[in-house]
Amino acid sequence: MTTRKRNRNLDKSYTPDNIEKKWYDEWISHGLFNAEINPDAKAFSIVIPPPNVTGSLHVGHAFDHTFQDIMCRTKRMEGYSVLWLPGTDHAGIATQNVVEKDLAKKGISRYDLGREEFVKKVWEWKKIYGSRIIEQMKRLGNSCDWRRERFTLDEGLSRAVRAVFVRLYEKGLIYRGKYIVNWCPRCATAISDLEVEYEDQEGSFYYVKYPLTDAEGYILVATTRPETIIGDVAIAVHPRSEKYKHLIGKHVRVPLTDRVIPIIEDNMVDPEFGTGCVKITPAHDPNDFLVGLNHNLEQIQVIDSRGIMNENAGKYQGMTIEEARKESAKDLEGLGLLVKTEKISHSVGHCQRCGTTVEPYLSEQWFVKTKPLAERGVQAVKDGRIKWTPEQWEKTYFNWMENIRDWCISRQLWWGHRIPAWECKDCGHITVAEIDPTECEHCHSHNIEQESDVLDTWFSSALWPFSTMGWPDDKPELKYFYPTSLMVTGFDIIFFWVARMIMMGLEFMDDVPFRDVYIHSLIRDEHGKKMSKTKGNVIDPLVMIEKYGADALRMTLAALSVQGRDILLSSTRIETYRFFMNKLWNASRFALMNLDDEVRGIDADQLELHDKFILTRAQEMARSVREQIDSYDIGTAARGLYDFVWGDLCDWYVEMSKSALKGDEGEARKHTTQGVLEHVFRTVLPLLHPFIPFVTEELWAAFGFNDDYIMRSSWPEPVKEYEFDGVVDEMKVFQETVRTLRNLRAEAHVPPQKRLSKAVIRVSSGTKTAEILRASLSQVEGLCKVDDVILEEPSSEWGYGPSLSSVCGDAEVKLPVGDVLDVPEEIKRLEKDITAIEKAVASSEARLSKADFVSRAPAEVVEKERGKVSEGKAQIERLRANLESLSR
RNA sequence: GGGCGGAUAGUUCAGCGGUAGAACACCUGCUUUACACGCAGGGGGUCGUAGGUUCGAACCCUGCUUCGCCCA
Repeated sequence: MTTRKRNRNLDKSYTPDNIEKKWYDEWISHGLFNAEINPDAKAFSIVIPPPNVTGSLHVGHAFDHTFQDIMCRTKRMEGYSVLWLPGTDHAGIATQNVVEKDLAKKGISRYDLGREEFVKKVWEWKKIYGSRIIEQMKRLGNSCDWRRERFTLDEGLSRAVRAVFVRLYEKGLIYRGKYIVNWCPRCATAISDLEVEYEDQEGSFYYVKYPLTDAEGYILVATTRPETIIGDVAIAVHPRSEKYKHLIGKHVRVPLTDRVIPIIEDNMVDPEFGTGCVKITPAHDPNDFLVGLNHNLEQIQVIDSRGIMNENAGKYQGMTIEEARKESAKDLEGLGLLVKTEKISHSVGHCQRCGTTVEPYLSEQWFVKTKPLAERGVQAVKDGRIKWTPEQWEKTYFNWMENIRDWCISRQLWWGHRIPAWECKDCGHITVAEIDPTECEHCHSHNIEQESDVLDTWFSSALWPFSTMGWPDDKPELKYFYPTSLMVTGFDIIFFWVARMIMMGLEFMDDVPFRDVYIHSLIRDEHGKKMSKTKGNVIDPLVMIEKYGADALRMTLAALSVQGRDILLSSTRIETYRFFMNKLWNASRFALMNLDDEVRGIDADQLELHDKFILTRAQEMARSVREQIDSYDIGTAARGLYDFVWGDLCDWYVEMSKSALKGDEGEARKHTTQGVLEHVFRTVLPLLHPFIPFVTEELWAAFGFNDDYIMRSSWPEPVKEYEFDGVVDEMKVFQETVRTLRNLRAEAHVPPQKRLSKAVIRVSSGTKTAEILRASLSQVEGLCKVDDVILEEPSSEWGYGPSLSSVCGDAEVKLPVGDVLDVPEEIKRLEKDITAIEKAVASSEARLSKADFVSRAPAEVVEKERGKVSEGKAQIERLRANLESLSR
């Protein structure tokens, strides 16, 4: 016997506020989140997908983090040495934009400050606001090792970025060149293919005549961008085009200019599209750019980096693209060269950050040659070294990796990792080095200048799984925790993060960055709409935590999560789980009010059906929840726990334990019931802890299970002696009987609190049902508020007068109500029951009458069907007899 | 144009070969000393559509309709 200190003074309802802060502080001060290298334990590690440092926690993060926290807390309880490494991402464009906007309020531009001063300002800003999201993560209960928090611009991570850049450059996998890139005129920087979002827009097709100079007539070209006509350098037709073949080699005059350009042939042209020929503007269209290279054409830029027509644009110089488009169309019309315009819908790219229309822009940029890296990345998944859940995302990954294009990594920004390349002003040689050089490596001139561009943010986040653990230094963390165990993120980030992390991990660690990838769905509002500030349908997790508590939010997100489907969230849904916290709280309160400080064991001889039932179910939960979490099915796990606590435990066991706990069943029963109750809570609280860490920690302490934290407890192992075969089914018989009797009460309009004197259950004494009910008659009496439930043979003479009756399996439940019985009403009810059962019996008989069914279906299925028929027939017989007695 | 996913109760979703479940909402009745953040009971679905496979299909296959996402 052991003695425990119980806290019996729990509030009548659960309030999360103080409890959450109290335990989080304790966990931190006792270092419970700290990851230690422990050679005796297996490692489990997750690096957090680093949120944007300028951001605040949105519900998508909350979901992502809840998932990771559930995994980490479970693994800790399973005895792993767990590292959950947190941190943030410097988010180049986004952060720079935020600070620029801030400065603009004071009328200052970044150019007023200069690069160095501006970057200083961004750092200051980061110091003030960058910790906000970290604080929010703590409110959610994230069990990250905060000592290891990293930022992509930290010194160590910056060193990793340089090392990677230099090595890739030396390997020829990074190159610089003048290419067409996606350019955001507002952000004034190049962006990668992934940062462009396409959207169908209304536009116009302008049909323009290009007069032939060496023959009569003209060629008709259709374009959506007349403002680029002045940059045209050729007209291209398909080599086998019947319509234009004869014009190949001829020349046309470019409208609005004096320039004469050739008509060339190229396979790229689709003879079916538009007029069957296209104008070639290599400086302003990615396809034209390639055609231009193949044909050695001039590249005439007419639009500058801010989206303004430049000095090559003649009279249009200084106009915006939009203005120039209108103006040139007008001029073409004036010249009689515009044949017609046609409304069309076409796909237009927009900057993911600011929504501005993206311009194809010819400029000097840095690129990563991704093919060789991607090949290894594909192989790693094909080999099974990385496993995706749900598996279907593999396809998306393969599809992208197999068609990957070179990655433009230079950004014309100031906030970020400045590219470690120095151009020699004397010989033009580029020196790329990890440590700032003082001279050109080729001519040793000191007249060198560092590249002004910075790297794409995602370049540094691609290194996150190893740069955060000290790479390129040879750190013990890397040996112990790399490859990480799991990457958890949304599908929108597969290419940005997951794919690039895999490529970089394989290249620099020669191993995958994570063994498992779990891709979760997106959270939408209750109508399935994407949450956005402009729509005003954003659910702020912090507001939800204030209102309902972090546990309720976490449990909601966990329970709603289903693989491969979006999650629709609303505050009423969170409310449901907030109520669950209260239910758990009160069930615990009930238990605490009924548990002595002295704990005696469970006496197996004293166990009744409901005890065996709840013990068995508790062991099942310990097993199933673990399996579900291990297979990343946290939704099923959370829902199972909810049903167990609310249904099995509260609705049934707690109610059924009351008489024993009151002492009505004797001392031995009381002690065993206490033992069972304690065991169940001792089992289920740890199972719930990864989902709802705060309230379970509070309750664990209240029960006084030990002097340690539940966070540090072990995952409950199912106990063999507490698993009983068949009790769950037996319990079902009992439960159905209780429901039937309760239903009769309701039919008879008996108020719930009113005790009835008598109820009768007629069932043959040799049956299993009779055995079960005999053993639990007093429980039926208690749950149905009947003083005396009589068990008798169906054949015995009926001696209790007018009564309501209903069938339930092979039993008949009868409620004597005396002369108040509403006979016509009861006849109606019985007839309705009979019809329903007859229908079921008929359908079963129909199936059994088919020879194929009897011969081909499994024997147990046929047997079950036969059982239904015989039971149904018996039930009908009983109901008919009742009908008859009423009619008499 | 290519690919992926969804269509099941009023709503949101589970179920994924033996003819349907939950939560919320709705209706009825309840201050039953753990809980009104609660209890008991109830109504409500030809599982998008047309075929096919099967003894048997919400579940597997095919077409169609429709909604959403990704890629080009």
